[in-house]
Amino acid sequence: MKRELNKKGLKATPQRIEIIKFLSSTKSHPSAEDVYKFIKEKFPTISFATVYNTLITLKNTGDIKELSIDPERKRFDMDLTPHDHFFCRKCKRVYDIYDLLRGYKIKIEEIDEHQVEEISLYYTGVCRDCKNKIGKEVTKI
Amino acid sequence: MKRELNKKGLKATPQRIEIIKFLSSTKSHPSAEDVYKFIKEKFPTISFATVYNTLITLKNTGDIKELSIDPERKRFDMDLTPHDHFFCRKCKRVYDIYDLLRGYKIKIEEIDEHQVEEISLYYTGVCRDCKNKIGKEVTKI
DNA sequence: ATTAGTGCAAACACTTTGCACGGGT
DNA sequence: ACCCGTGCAAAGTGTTTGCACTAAT
Repeated sequence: MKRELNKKGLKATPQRIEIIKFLSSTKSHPSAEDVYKFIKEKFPTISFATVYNTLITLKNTGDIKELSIDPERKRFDMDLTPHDHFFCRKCKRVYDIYDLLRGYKIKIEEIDEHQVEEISLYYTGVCRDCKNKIGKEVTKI
Repeated sequence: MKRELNKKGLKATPQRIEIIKFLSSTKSHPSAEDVYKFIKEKFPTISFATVYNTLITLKNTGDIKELSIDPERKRFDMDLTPHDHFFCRKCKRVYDIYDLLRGYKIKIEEIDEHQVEEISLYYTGVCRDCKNKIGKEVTKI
């Protein structure tokens, strides 16, 4: 990990390493705040600015992606394999989606003369967990 | 227009009518601030809260859609025909995109057991206008 | 008359920045 | 030794709310 960072001209600070470890281990698509809270557990002196700066840096190196699926905050994803996302408007969780459409989309480099750099397919609704919870609540009445 | 509003139990205030007129006449996918600035021209006493409240109301009645394609702010679209969007990261303009993928997407009501309510396909990159501008700037060097 | 909607201002929440200190190279 | 990165705090930006007044039904 130190090697990869240095190769890109970045310093391998313990804070950065922790952040990268966390991001590559989770599938929760955390917000900056989420990352901050998690790292602060094992690294109580870390500041939000450091987390924020690191996220920007990693975004610029292309090591993480910023998702705008959550209308309330930016979410981050270190899984760079082509996939889409489902956002639950109840619990705010973001799920990975692997589906057939991806095959069509990745070919597009230009549309209506616009230069396409990225394509995001976002599904929004109620996730399987929340769907079930709602069902249980209703039967309680 | 008054009739449609009343039918939904909404009062047809002049402010609302102006906002709806503007939204249905533009393809610019304005932000709340954009709407406010535009309406304020002809309606100097209008407050931002009124614009904001109206946008929420229209979103709840399903008359407008909230786009999360612009990472910096929410954008609104009154064009309810099925279509997608392209976001230019240079000029921040949002363009409508009508393409083939739409046909596949609109059939999906459930994915991975999640209940899908909406599908958004967002393209991001540099639009045709900005692409050309950049080209001109480069040749000036 | 009733009740929703407006306008003003303040509060929020998330994001971004400036700067002095400290640690990685 | 150099300079990037950290930590702290403050500022910025867009979003949301409370409340008294006004207007639409």
